[in-house]
Order: sequence, then C-alpha cells, then structure tokens
Amino acid sequence: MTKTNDDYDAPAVERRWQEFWEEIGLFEANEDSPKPKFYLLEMFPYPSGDLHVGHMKNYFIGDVLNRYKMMRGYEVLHPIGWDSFGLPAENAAIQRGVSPTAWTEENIATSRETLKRAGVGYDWRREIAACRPDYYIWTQWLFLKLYERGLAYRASGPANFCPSCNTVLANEQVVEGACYRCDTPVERRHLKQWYFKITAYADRLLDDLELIEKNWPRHVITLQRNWIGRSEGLTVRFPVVGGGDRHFDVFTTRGDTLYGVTFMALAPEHPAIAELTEGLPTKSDIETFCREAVKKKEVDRAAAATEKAGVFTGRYARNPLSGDEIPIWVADYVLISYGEGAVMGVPAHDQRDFLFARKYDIPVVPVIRAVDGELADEREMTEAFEDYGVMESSGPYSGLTSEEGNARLAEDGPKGGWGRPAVNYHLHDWLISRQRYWGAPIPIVHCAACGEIAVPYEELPVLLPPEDEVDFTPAERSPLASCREFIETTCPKCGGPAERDADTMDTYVDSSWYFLRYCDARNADAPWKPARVNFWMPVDQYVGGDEHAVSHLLYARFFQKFLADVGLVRDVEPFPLFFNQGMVKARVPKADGSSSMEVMSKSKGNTVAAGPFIAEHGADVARVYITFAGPPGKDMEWTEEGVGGTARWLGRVWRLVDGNIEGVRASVDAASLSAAERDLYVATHRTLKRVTDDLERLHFNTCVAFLMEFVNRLYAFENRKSPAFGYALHHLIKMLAPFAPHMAEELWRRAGHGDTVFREKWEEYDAEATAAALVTVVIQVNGKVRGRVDVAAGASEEEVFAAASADANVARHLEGKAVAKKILVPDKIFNIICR
RNA sequence: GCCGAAGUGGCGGAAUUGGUAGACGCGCUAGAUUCAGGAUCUAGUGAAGGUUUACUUCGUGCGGGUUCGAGUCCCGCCUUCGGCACCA
Repeated sequence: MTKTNDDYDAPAVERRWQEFWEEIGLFEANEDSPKPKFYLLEMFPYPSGDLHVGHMKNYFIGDVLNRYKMMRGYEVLHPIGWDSFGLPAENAAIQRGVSPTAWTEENIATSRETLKRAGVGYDWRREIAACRPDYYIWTQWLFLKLYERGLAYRASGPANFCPSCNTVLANEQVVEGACYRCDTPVERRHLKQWYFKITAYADRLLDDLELIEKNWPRHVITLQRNWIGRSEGLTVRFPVVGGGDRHFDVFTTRGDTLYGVTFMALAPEHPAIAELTEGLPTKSDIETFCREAVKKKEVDRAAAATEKAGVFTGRYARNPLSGDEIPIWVADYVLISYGEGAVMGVPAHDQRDFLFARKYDIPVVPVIRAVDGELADEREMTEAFEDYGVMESSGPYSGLTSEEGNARLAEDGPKGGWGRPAVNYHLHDWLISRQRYWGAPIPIVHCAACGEIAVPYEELPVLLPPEDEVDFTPAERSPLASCREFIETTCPKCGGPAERDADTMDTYVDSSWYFLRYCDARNADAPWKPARVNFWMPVDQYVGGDEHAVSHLLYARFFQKFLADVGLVRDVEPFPLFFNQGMVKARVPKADGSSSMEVMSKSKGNTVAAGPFIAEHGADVARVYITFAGPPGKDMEWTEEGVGGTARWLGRVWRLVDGNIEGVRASVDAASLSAAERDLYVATHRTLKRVTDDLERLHFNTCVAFLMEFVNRLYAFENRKSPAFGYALHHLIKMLAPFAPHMAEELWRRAGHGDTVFREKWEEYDAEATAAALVTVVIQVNGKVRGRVDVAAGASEEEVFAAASADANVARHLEGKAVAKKILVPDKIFNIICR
C-alpha cells in the first residue's frame, strides 16, 4: 500500500491533533456565544461496535461542514449519541449470555473511539445514549405527555407480528411484507397494543411538507406524501336487506359510480361476517373461506394480488340511491386495514371489481361514459373504464360530469342520511409497544380496580429490572412479563396491588426527540429547557440516509408538531434542511470470477473496518477519498486503487507544502508581482472561489478536484521562493482543512502559527483577481468551434469579431461566405453565422 | 401496475442559468530519476481520419423537435436502480 510520505506518520500526527482539539475544547458549543448558531446533525447511530468505512461517509460529510462552518464564524453545535436500545443487545444476551447493558456500553466505547480516531469533531460533553436511565426517563416522560392528551392509547387491532423477533412491528417497519430487521415474513395477528395517534397529525404532516419541500430531497418528500396517502371521498351506508337497522359503511372516492354498484364486498376479517351469516346454511363455508383467505395473505401476498377470490354470503344490501338489492360477498382483495374494510363493487369502473365480477358472473353496469364517447356495452367490455366522464343511468345525477356529481353527492349524502364526505389515509397509528426487554418500559400500571393508570411523573423513570433477574428466552410476550420484581407494584391511585405494563417502546420513539436533548443534554430536571432548545433548534443541516424516509423522519416530525402544540418547542418542523447522503459500495467477488459493486455490509463480506484502516493509512486518507470519490448525495465506490490515489495525492500535498514551509505567508503585495506570479495569485483566488462556492453547495467532490488542480499548478510553478508561491501555500492549507484536518493542522503549526487553523477565518477571495482582465472567448462558426481568442474582459462584439477574423482557422471558415448574424455571450462564446 | 431517480471515455466521475463535453482521479503508454521498486517527477491518453503538425468528422441510452447553439429544454421510446404494491 502506498504511504503518504516517509516523514509523515499519519496515525501519530492525527492522534496528537485529536488530543489537542479535545484539550482546547475546539468542538464545544456554547449557548452564550455571540456568533450565529449552526446546528449540524447526523442521524442517531446505533452503536454497532465495528464501524466500517461505509458508516463513516455520513460523519465525514458532517465533519467537512462542521469545520467549514466553524471557519466561517458560526457557533456550531455538532453532537453525537447512541440509539442504543434495540434487539442486537438482547440477542447477544440470549445467544451468549452477556449483559445487554455491558455489551452495549462496550460497543459505545468502541464506536466512540473510532469516531475520535477518525477526527470527527463532536461536543462530547453532550453525548447521550437512549438506553441509559437519564435518557429514557424523558422518553417515558414524553410518553406520559402524549398519554395525557389522548395521543397514546392501547387498543385491540390487527398487528404485524414478526415470529423471528418475537414482537409486533409498526407498519413502517414492514418492508414488502417482511420484518425490516430480519426479513422474516410478518404475520397478521389480532392483538392489544399501544399506539401513538400519529393520524391526528396526518394533515399537518402532509401540509407542512410544503415548508421543507425545497430543502429536502424530492423523493423523500414524495415517499412521505404517498405514505400518508390522503384520499378524499364519501362514506356510504348500505342497509342490509331484512336486517333491521343493520348496515355496512363503505368508503369510496368514486361516488359518481354509485348507480353502477352490483355487489358489495367485505374483507375476510370483517367483524360483522359472523353475525351476518348466523343461521344461514352457507355459514361454515364462509368461515372456511375467511380462514383460508387470511392465511393465504400471509403465505403469498404476491399471488393474491392477481387472482381474486370470494364467496357469496347469501345476504343482500340495498343501494341507498337506486334502491337496488345487491349481493353481499366476502372477497380476499378487500383490506380490513383500509377505509371501512368493505367496498362497493362497481365492476364497470374499477378493474379489480371487474375481474371479480367476471369470475363470479356478477352483472356489470356501466354508468360513466367518456365525455366525448358513449356508454360502454357491458357485453363488449374487456376492462373497466376508470376515467372520469359523464354520469348516465344515475337517476337525478345523469348528465353531470364525475366532478359535478361527486360534489353534489357530498352535499346530498348528509341530507339524505345515507352518506357523508370522508377522508382516508394510508397512514395508520404508530404501534409503539414491543414485547422485548431492551427498550424503555411503558410507564403504565394496570390495576384491577382502577384500570389503566399512568405512572406519576415523580416516579419516573420506570427502570428496567436487573438483567440477572430476567429470562431472555424468546416468547411471544415481553421478557419483563415473567419478572415478578418488575411486574408487581402498587396502583398509584388506590394503593392496591397492580401490575406494570410489560412492554417496552419502539426504539424509533427514542430517536424521535434525541435532537432536542442535545440542546440541553445534562438537564436532570426536565427533558430540556425551552430556552436552550429555542436557541439551537431547528437543525440547520440534517444528514442521513433515506431508509428512514417514512419512519424516523416522519415520527420525528410528528413529535416536533406535538411538542409545539403543548408549548415545549417553538418550531413545527425539526429539520428544515435535510441532506440524504449516498451509500458506500465495494466489490463483491462472484463464483464465476466476475464481481459486482454492492453496498458495504457485513452480510456481504465486503466491508473495510474503519478502525484498522485509519490505524494503517490515517483518517485523512479515508476522509479525502470518501469526499472525492463521488458526489456526497450519491452512492460511491470504495476501491483499493482509489485509496492509493488519494494517499498519493496527500503525500504530494505534504511534500509540496512542508518542503516549502518557511515561505508560507498570509499576505502578498499584489502590485509588485511578476506576470507569472500574478497568474498564480489569480489561480489561488479562483481556486478559493470555486472551493468556497462548492462547499456551500455541498459539492465536496469537486472541491477536492479543484484542490488537486491547484496542487498540480503549484508543482509546475518554478520559483518556489516567490512570495506568491508562499501565499498560495497558505491558502492551500486553509482550503485543505475541512477535508484533511489533521494534515492541515500539522502544516499550519509548522508554518509557525500557534493556535488551531479551525479558529482562523476562512479566506475571502479577491473578486477583482477572479474577474480576470483577459478572458478567452471561444469562436464558433455556424455553431462549431473554430478557434479561441484572448480579449479584454467585457470586449464588445466588434472587438471580438476583429480578433476572431485575425485567427487563421476562423478566417478559413469564413472565407467566401457572407456573415449573416453574430451572437456574443460576453467573455464566453462568440458564434458567427454565415452562408 | 403506480411513483421516484438515473443512463456521459477502459473505470469513478466533472460541466450554477442552454454557451469550449470529458475537469479531477484511477488505469494505461512513454520518458526521467533511483541499487531497486507497486516510490517520485514529466508528458500523453474519447473514437475515427489526416502530410500524426495545422486540422476535419463523429461523439453524453435510442428516435424526433425547439434554438445561432442542447449532456442540459420539449415530445415519444429503451434500459437500470430504488420505493409502494389489491389503498376502493
């Protein structure tokens, strides 16, 4: 492997400066600073213990900004902590009999050490860990706040259960029907669980996306919009024929197709099925169908999506508008979890209903025609007509457009008592209880006499019981449930015997408010002091992965809105500016000798461990390579060759600057420079401008490229004793600082400075120098490049034309032709159109 | 199926608003230096043609279009990668 330089022992130099920075408290953020604040945050990491270089990208992007913003004069809050509850610690306890606390703290220590060796600058005084009582006391405190407002509740309902993790999951944690963590297909189970009422904020979570839309990646905004999935329509009531006042509600976005309803379909899980079929000879068949349908969904969801199956219940409902009697079916394509768990079947205008109706010989009745067409003949239909159009055969609504009809129906429904406008969401309430040990206990007590009672605030935290008293053997209930010392308590209300809730909270609860805790991390009396949160918040730059687009980023927004409502925070959005960094890929060899680039992960065996890499090559190599290899927002490829190239370049920088260190100077007399020196001076300021502009745009890869270009230019510059050269080196050190902080700091010190370069001001570029007096204008003839001329900046069309005509090649192309038109883009391009 | 992102040399990638396509790096080639090197320095490197110097033609997934000028804008396709997937 390439060494940067024989004189430069990166690991030793880096260590020295890391200790120095810690000594002088370089990264400590202070609320009483006169500087403008900048809150920079990377997503709450799980302390995995063995960080690989893929993990580091996030932190390196953050730290480039951190150091740049410091040099730009900001008081930067750049904190770190650990999202340290969660299954791996508990699994370690099960598999190896180790203590989850000890195991986690050990991993935290390793992760912390790796980040420190990587030179990432954090205010370690604010370090937090979700698994420590001084943090989770406030997670519980926030649970109680939600509970007080009716936003935390326990209810029975269908839940996603992961049989491998032995716990339920939130909808957001089910990815393509499988557990997000272990990829096991989830099962639907009817269970009593704790929820946060995020749906109460659905509209605000949706509407406020407009506030952040411009400063978030578009796809993340789209994902959130789709996930919330607001849809407007009608709830229509269909009475059961001969069923007294029994009825079914259905949700539809297509009220205009109501006269085309030819059947009704209930989800197999619909609770009213049993009662509806009571006493009918078909009852047992229907029960069998429902059982099979529910099972089928679990086993094979993909197949169920194409082939629809159903069974007729033997009962009928009445269309409240047409008065028609329509058969009630149970159909496997109807979802219990959306709308009312029942749909009106309009085969003529809904493709799913159409397929279902054709399969079971249910009539198809078209009631919408295309605006410029005719009503379809049901016998000739091969698919549903799903577009809006004009209503026909629809009683008093015939002749209205779909839009008009829907508006009228929304008014008439409540008047006629058969329907009402309704809004449905794809978003469901957030299921937050987990049947696991390693999480924050839910601070609720169940009392036989008083029912569900909140643990009083002054009794928080509800501590996890000591690990040696808990049986971690996987079961379908929380390990806490079998720990008598934990469960048995007294009712805070009546004082009688009572039981604690045995479940713990989803770890996403922990990460929904951690960014607030950093503002006041050591507060023992409250989760935070509002003044402190209001000083630092909102987060000025959030950096993280888009895998959390509809989980953490949605939950945290929900928490922030709730906290704003109860006056604990000021801002309604926590992260007005979110940057989504790409992943690090590395080669995975295949059996046939070829290979592919895949995201670095332990399971693929293509990781490069961060600690050992840094110990061998130094952190600066890793930092510069990761920032240079590609735009920060896109995936990048980690290769040995790339690492070598970066190491080589840092060696070039070192030899160049250190070899001429005595000439480094902060200023130069611009007036006394020779032409060549003047050119170097201009190049220095042009580089400074380009690097500065691209730092602001987060285009770090091009910043490094510009620095490389600059270094190449400096190598080509012969007079190394020139003040212009020393001046260029001074600027190079400063521009290098955000990217290779250790080397820059070492060079800064060797150049004779006492303090850290990170307390120096970022240099301002000389606008006069960057706007050069002479510019190169490209000459085109009929749109093709035929030459280039150097002219004075701002040269007129006549001047450029005169210069262009003097160019032999241009003249050749103009020869014998008449100039028809001249287009000049000042200082850039001159296009001569001729015939 | 729906939504989103992206297709540029051998490779990773540059190119604010339409204005020199291929910056920078890797790799490769040649030379210098060195006891030697996978170290260092210098030069070259999109393709084709060319009196190998001028220079010319082609070239940013494909086909059209707008424009003096298109990687960039518009229309229609193709491919790849993500996300959601019976949402009524």
